[in-house]
Amino acid sequence: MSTSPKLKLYEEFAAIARALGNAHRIDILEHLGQGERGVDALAAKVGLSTANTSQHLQHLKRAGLVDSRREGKYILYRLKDDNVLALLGALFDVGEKNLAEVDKVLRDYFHQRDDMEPVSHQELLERSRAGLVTVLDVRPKDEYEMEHLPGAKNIPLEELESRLSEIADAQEVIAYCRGPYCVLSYEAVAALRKRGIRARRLEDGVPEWRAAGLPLE
Amino acid sequence: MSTSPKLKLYEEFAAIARALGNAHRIDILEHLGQGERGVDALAAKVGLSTANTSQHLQHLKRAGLVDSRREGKYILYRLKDDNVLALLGALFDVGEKNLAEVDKVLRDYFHQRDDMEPVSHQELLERSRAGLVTVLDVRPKDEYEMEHLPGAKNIPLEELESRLSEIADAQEVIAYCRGPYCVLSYEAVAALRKRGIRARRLEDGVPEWRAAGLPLE
DNA sequence: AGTATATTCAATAGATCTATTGAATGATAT
DNA sequence: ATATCATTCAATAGATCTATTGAATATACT
Repeated sequence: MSTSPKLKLYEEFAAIARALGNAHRIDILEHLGQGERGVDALAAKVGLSTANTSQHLQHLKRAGLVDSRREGKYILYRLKDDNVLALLGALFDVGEKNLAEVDKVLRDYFHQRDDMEPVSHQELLERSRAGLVTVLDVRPKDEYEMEHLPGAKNIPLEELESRLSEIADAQEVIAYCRGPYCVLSYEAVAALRKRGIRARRLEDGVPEWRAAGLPLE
Repeated sequence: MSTSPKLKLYEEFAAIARALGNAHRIDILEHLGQGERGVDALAAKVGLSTANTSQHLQHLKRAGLVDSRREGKYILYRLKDDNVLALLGALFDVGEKNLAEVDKVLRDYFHQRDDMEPVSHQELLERSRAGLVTVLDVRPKDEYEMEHLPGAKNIPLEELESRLSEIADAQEVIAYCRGPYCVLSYEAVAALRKRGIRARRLEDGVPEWRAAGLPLE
């Protein structure tokens, strides 16, 4: 006797969930959220071998989470659609609210660097329009060039100390990076405050901004 | 060298995803969406042994998806919170939009029984208030008794044929059951139409109705 | 045609997951 | 104190997953 149609569907949904059941694959999805990438470039970003990265990408693709296209000898991967982002967001919500270990890591690492409430999309738009803030993208240059928030200045985190003069006059700095759990903007905000510069973090990153229908450059 | 704090977080999120990576556990969550249950009763609902069901529940509990409390010799399990429902919804969205196999099962089984657009919460409220529809809960009696939509009449699917006279005068019947992939309301609507009764399905079930802030009885 | 680069494939070992079975534990009833 | 019911635990076998390694394939360049 074959399984019921409902269980067939649930097995398909379970396969999607299994594709998210590995920390490296979630990391890969975060990077693809910044824009499409080849396997080799992606492997370098996530610190895995190219073969292993390719395996993970196959898994994500079978699960309907990413798509690919060939461009010459490169195979470029990207997030399938915004539903994938929404799914990650829902997963993160459950983790933040229901798992004590998540709470602990957030408190011990993330909130120790920035325990202020992050800035919402709406607040950033208002303050930016009023010329009250400098929007700072602290991702590596190549990610900034793919896509970034309107009017954002790019100073990759590792260059921040040596380029402080470029934002010394800012009234307030709002920093952002790859997404809600990327550490770059936490470190940036901590470093800027150490130098007496008023700084806060945006609540998320480019993919979430785009999914909210907001403009990008 | 320890893993980065971000990967620690991602490993926790991945553990939640793995808990959803099994069709039986998704089924268990659907049943818990109807109300809290003991292990033995749940095992009967999902067609697994009590020991196996208990193992799955431990897994779901560790992942922060369910909670439990003891009542005498019974341990009652329930969904941790609405975020769990939201996560399942997001997972289902990705499956429906991105997986060809899901589309196929929906077309071959579900839509063959009801290819009409399901009724939204809003439409049901309006039509119910205007006295234009009869709301029909086709779940088993015990699930109806735990919680149901206001004004809903309970005729479990297997009793439908013999109790048709109870809804013969209805202008239109809106049937619902456990959730978007429960087959009961699809079968009910197909059977009612066969008898010349105007019938449609609600788009989801009790848990989604509750999560939308709507009243239950 | 030969070489280099990018990517995937296939085999493998070790880790993890799932269902089963029988035992153990806790609560209730007699 | 004993029996019953409900649930969990522990061990096990088989299946699945993950990272690695070396080979194979596809594209671009010379």
